[in-house]
Formats: sequence, structure tokens, C-alpha cells
Amino acid sequence: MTTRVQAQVTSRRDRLREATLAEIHEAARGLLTSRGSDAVTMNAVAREVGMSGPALYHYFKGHEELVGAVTARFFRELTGEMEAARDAHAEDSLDIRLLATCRAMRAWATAHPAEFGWIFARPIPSVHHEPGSARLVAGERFETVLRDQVMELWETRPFPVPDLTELAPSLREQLHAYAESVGGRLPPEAAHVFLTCWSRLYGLLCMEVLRQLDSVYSDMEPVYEECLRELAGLLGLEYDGGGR
Amino acid sequence: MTTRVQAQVTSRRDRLREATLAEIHEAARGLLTSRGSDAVTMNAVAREVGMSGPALYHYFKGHEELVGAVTARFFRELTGEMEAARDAHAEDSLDIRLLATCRAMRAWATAHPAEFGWIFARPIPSVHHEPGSARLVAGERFETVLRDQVMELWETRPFPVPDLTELAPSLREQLHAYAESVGGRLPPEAAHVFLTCWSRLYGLLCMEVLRQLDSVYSDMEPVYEECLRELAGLLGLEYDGGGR
DNA sequence: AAGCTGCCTTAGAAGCTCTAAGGAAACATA
DNA sequence: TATGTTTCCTTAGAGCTTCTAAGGCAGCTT
Repeated sequence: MTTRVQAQVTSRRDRLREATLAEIHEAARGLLTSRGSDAVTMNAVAREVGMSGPALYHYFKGHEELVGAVTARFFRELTGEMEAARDAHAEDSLDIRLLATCRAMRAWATAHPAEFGWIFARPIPSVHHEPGSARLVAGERFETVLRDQVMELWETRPFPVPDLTELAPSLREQLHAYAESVGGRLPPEAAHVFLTCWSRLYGLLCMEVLRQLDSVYSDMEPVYEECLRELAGLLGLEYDGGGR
Repeated sequence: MTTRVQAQVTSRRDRLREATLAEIHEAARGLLTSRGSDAVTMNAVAREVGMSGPALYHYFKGHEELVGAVTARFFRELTGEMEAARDAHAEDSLDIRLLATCRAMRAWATAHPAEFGWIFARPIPSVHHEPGSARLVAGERFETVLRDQVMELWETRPFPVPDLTELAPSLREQLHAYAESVGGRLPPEAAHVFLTCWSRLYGLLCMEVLRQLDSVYSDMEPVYEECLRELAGLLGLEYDGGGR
């Protein structure tokens, strides 16, 4: 179709559309944070950006897709914050960089609990796990930020790993498959350590944002720090105090 | 009002009402598991039990309250399963009993993912954290099942505890407050160990049911078992193989 | 200049939550 | 036994929602 104008990536129309899309995302986010999940309706979002109702269906196939797109954008924002923290410590040691990345994750999550809630607690009901979905792509990039750093750590200064033969055969196979799937840069033993760290940290953060520990802790910050200290131990990192 | 008939706790009407309530809960659950969270509407539930629409408002103030009541019932069912597992091993060692309780938790959660999802991922949007809410009472009883066993363990065969002075002051204070709040049967050090175990286990289960680790593990059972093995180590329990 | 495409509109069907008003049956009381 | 109250359920309806259908208009392409 567009053979000659291929070079001109952003036509006037494209730019307008992009601006409208950004406005829509902003409106949806505003409704989410100010009036809750249920307030993010097609009509309300459309009202907010100044168009009336069904116009939104030119941008999204339906409510579900809008929520999915907004969620993916949140996911990218979170990942971006983590990458920014990583890059801000490009000159520092890997130890400091890794911990800073982890802290950036919690910082964004606790500053944007509703958004973070959508990231992991939304896709329960509808099972839209299509392979190429923006949600999954964003999730992949998310996981990569820390994984890459652990890979770098492994390659420059290997951390102690457990004996895999003590694990259940099924788990061992899964670890092999995972190690394979990430390009073999981590052997299964190291993958196990990374995944242990990852699920402890991410799990703790989920619990905090889902407020499952409200009756136990009034301030989760030192709990998260304590978890980081443990992970530093597992990965042979030097833990830099509270990081204040 | 009812002065003389006070003794007769369940009148004919009460029994009828109770039966209708049970039917409503059953219908709501059926809709949730078969057609997803969004299918649990007042109208649909009413249709399912054979009454038309607004009749449900004689049983619940609104949609929110119905969902809350159903969720609390799920919570009680989960706790009941854990208590049943505990009682089924009343003759066995505390080690076996504790692990069985933890396994019962995952067994129910994985067998009823939608229900478990409501338990922890529902109350994000609406901030209904009233002190006496059925949700919180159920949560308290839930946490108690394991906590009581860890208390018993602590009193009969204390597990190793870390030095609290290495922890952040804020965390130390919170642990003291928590130890206080559970009747002083656990010192802050032991409370810290229990809470570490609890949040690791519960966090991992949340991640599994929220399907946050789908791209990593295909079967979380051995991962959960591995976590249990670690916790057994922390608590000085004898770990009984896969438990198969 | 003519046509296609993209953006937006209003109309409207179907379903949702929830309130209002009222009938019928069961219970309590005089 | 007669009367009143409470409980359970009904229909009607307002005001939301999602989403489809049909059409107008502006701007890009040819």
C-alpha cells in the first residue's frame, strides 16, 4: 500500500492519533487512581478526553483491550523506572546497581499501588494469555532487567549454588528448561538461585501492595530491605545498609 | 422484642432464610468458577436461585456486600481445610502436622484459583477495611492456624532465632508490637522467623495463583515443596520428603 | 476533482445496580 | 379469632454500563 511514503513514519494523522492515545491513557489512569478500578469505564474515559462514548472504539476494540493497553503501559513504566535506576548506577559496582534496581521496583509499586495492582491482579478473571500479547511482552522485559544483571554477576563473579541433585526431578527439569530458554547464560543451578531471589522479592512486594500483611507490619520498607539483605547474601553481594 | 422465644434460636423463618442464603452463595460461586468474576452480578445470581432481581437486596445491601460475604465464606472454607488437615494429623508429630497444614493451604488454593483470587486480590479497589468486617475476622482466623502451631513448636522445641539487634530499629519495633499483639507467646525474634516463613509461603502461593510465574515454571508443586523444605530448615523441623 | 480513509457523532439494544411501591404469606399480639 | 407487623418477593423504572449500526465531515491520496 504505502510504498513511497514508507520513510515518513509519523504522518500528521499518526501524530494526532498518538497524542489522542496518550490522552486516553492519561484519562484512564486518572480515573483509576482517583476513583478506583471500577471507574475506568469506556464512557467515563471518553468523557474525560472530551469525546462521546463510542468514539473510543476507534482506538480499542473494547473495554478489555483498553484496560490491557493501559496495564501494559504501566508495566513498561515500571520497567523503565528500574532500567533508569540501573543506568543511573552504571558507574557503580554491580552490587549497588542490582540493589538500586530492586529498590526502584518497590518505589514505583508503592507510589502507584493501583497501577501495580492492575499489572498482576487484573488478568485473573479473563484468561487472555495470547502468546504475543503486549502484557506478556512487557512482562518479559520486566523480568529481564534483573535477570540480565544476575547473569552479568554470574559471569563476572559467580555466586555459590546448591547441589541440584537434592531437588525433585521435576523441578530439576524445569530449571533446565528455564536455563535453556534464557539462552544458557545461566546454568540451572544459578537459575534456581535467581528464581528463588526473584520470587521472594516479587512475592513480598505483591503481598505488600495487595495489603495482605497490613495486620502484621505497619511499614514494609524495612521488611523489604531485610529481604534484600538476605538476597544479597544468596548472591554474594555486598549489602549497602538501608540505602537511604 | 422476642423475649420468651429467645431460646428458640432457629425459627422456621430463620431456617428458610439460612437455606436461601446458602443457595445464593452456591449460585454466586458457580457463576464465579464457570464464567468468571464479572459474571457474578446481582441479576445473574438472582436468576440462578430462581428469584427476580431486586429480591437479593433483602439479603445483601448491594453487590459489594454480596461479594464480601461470599469471599468471607471462601476464606472460612480455606481455613477449615487447613484446620482439618491439622486435626487429621493430631496424632502425628508437630513437624508432620505443620507441613500438612501448609500443603492443605496450597491444595485448596490451586483447586479453587478463582475463589482464592477473590480472597486476596479483590479488596484492592474498594478500601473497605472496617475493623470488624467479616473479611478481616476470617483473615485473622486464617493466619492463626499456622501461627498457633509455630507457637506450640516454639514452646516445646524452640527453633534458632537471629539476633534482633542486626535489624533496622523500625522493623524491631514492629516485631515487638506484633509479638505483643499475639499475646506474647512468641518473642519478637521468633515472631520474625515465623513471619519470614509465612510471607515466603503465602507470597509464593499468591504468585502461583496470580500466574505470575507461568513463564518460568510449568508446575509449581515442587517449587512449593522446595519452599517448605527451606522453611522446615528455618524452624528446625524434620522435612518429610515430597509428601506424596 | 474524486474518492478513500479515519475520526467522530447520535440512536439504540441489552444488561447492569439499585430504589420505590405494593401484594401475599407468615408471624405476633390483643 | 381478628388485627397488625414483619418478611419475602414482585414489577416499574431511573440511570448507568458495553457495544453495534449508520452516517457526516475533514483531510490525504491519486
